[in-house]
Amino acid sequence: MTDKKRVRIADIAEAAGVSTATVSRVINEKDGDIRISDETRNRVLEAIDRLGYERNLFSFALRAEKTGIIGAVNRNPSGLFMSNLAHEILREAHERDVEILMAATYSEETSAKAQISMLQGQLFDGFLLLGDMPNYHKMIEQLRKLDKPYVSVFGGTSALPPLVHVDERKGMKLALDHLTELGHHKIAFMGSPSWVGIGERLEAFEKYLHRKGIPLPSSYMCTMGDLAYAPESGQSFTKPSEHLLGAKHAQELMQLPDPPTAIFCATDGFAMQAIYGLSMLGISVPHDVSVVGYDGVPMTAYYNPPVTTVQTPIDQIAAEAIRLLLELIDSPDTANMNNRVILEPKLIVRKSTARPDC
Amino acid sequence: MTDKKRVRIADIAEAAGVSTATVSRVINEKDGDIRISDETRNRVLEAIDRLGYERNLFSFALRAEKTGIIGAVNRNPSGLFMSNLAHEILREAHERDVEILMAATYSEETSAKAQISMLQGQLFDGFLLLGDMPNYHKMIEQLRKLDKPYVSVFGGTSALPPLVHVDERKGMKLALDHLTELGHHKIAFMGSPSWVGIGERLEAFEKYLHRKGIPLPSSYMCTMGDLAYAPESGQSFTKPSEHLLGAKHAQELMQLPDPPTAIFCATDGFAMQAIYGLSMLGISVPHDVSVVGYDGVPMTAYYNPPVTTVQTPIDQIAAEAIRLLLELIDSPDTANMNNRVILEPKLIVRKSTARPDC
DNA sequence: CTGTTAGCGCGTTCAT
DNA sequence: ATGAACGCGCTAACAG
Repeated sequence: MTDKKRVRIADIAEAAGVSTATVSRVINEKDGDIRISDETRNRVLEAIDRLGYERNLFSFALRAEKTGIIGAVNRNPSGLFMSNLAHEILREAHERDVEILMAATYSEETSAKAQISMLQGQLFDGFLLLGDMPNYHKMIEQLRKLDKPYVSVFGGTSALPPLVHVDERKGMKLALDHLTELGHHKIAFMGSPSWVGIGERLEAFEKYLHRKGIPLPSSYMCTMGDLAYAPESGQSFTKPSEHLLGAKHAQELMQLPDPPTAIFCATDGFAMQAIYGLSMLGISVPHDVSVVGYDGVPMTAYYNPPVTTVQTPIDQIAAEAIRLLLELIDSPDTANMNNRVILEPKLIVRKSTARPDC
Repeated sequence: MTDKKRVRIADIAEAAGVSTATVSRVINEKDGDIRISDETRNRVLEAIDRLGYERNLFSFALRAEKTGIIGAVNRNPSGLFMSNLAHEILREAHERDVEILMAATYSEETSAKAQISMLQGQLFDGFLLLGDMPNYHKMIEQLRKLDKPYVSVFGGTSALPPLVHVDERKGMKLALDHLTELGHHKIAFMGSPSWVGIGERLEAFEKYLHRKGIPLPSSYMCTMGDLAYAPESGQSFTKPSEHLLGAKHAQELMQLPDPPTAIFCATDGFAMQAIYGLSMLGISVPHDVSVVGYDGVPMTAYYNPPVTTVQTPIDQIAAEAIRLLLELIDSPDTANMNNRVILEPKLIVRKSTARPDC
């Protein structure tokens, strides 16, 4: 019903005794523009405040050919990592005073065309593509066809630029240097290579061990095939066998005739599951076995024991992604469409790792 | 950039040799309107198809004072249940051909005003409020002030109408009748009353047992205080002690001097965690103890053993919620703002429950 | 520094 | 059954 009519720019103009154009200028004043006298501006601002003016998005968008909104889309926002990333994006957007809408697609089947439906295509000035998405490449194709700026964030190995990512190999080197310096030579791997980034971690893991001449029995490799999604959470798995897998695998690992002295978990969630599973069997971390996680999710700091992990700089990722996208939106001509921002992870040594002999 | 100009209604008009008004009529033709000759309509439709016309959302919204989009918002879309609900809402919306945008707020602190920011207030013709939300009541206040239609879906006991919910007491009766008919008299409760709906389940649980004269030792009550969110997932917990809590509590329960013969879990996730935790100790379900879950998440059907659970009819919830909201949007005068649609859960007996003596 | 004017693309009278 | 003309609220171009 909306019976109270909205306040328009014309109402403000009348109240302040100026023209609509002046009001518009006051509202849209950029940093450098000082073309309005302080006195007029104040009168206008006072009127805006007093009458409670709010800009009409549609008139604005119709005229300005932009909405001022950017869309952050992800397939399924579950999971420790994605959830944190989403938070960080929102926080950063708030800080930079950009409007952002966090939209989940949830769809495995829906076509890319529907996902960036006409609606959303017009709605957003640009897209942040978060994590892996079912129709990623088709979406990119659509976005390019529409000339819509986008930035892929943590989109895995097959992501197309412009993108923001972390140096997974560097992260793996950090983790494995730490373990080998501690004296570990029997290191197991746990993670599902089908998840974003994990494939790279697995590959780097194998290469590292090979290069160092450290043997890697296949029984040490807990790669879990095609899990559905939400890796870190131990949830949303489609098959029963995938439930609490981390705990189970850790237990099996330690019941091997020649068990590892360290377990590298491709995800913090798995690391915590593993520690939990081991504690049930009375196996102590790090005394009996070292465990290292990956991602640097806040919770690892408070876990028992606190988990040694490779921290992905999600705050930087969020900041860079937004910066890049704004650049693409604001100056599409000079901006580099092939930009690849690769950020450095860092190792956080806590209490879940120790020398193998102590 | 956007160098290719979008095709406008005027382009279609020209191509079809008609006026823009006619094109507009063809596009917006309501069911009852048969004011266009078939021949003209076909010419117009052909042109629309050929030129690939897509309506400009902003011109439309500016003129029609509506967008045709409804917003489904939730605080944190994690968790088996919310994730399923979101899917179901999207599916139903697709079926009814309504545009819907799934938006996550993620914010614990953000003000309600910001959450329904000016932007979103204009963007959506109506809101679906999914699950519990941090600033629920402030949001409702805002929405009412804006005269924005909304429907609360699964918003817990404090939700305001119009709302769609399930009959929690009925569900509890179903579960507990089943257990008592099987011959159980030692029944434990597991769940965090701070989550949506769980408070009601807890209350109904206690009342039921009291009415039947079944004793309820406090050691049987695993109520877990203020967990963060994402109950069913075993994830996103803020405190380490909350990780995999279901498994731990089930184990403790069975190590009591006088252990229960059945465990009611307020959530399927907990039920599965419990079964898992028990299996680690060699305690068999349902042989040694019965476990019943709640929500009827698909995965329970494939768990080992398949879990007896109370199924929340999320498909009906989604359908009713959308129906109700559309009613509110389309005929705000006749629609009942105090509508409370309460749906019936149903019991699904599977393999996790049995007689206590077998 | 400020006002006037002309559309952005569409739905909708009022004509015919 | 169809077309011409107007205006939704706003910003940009051009005056002054």
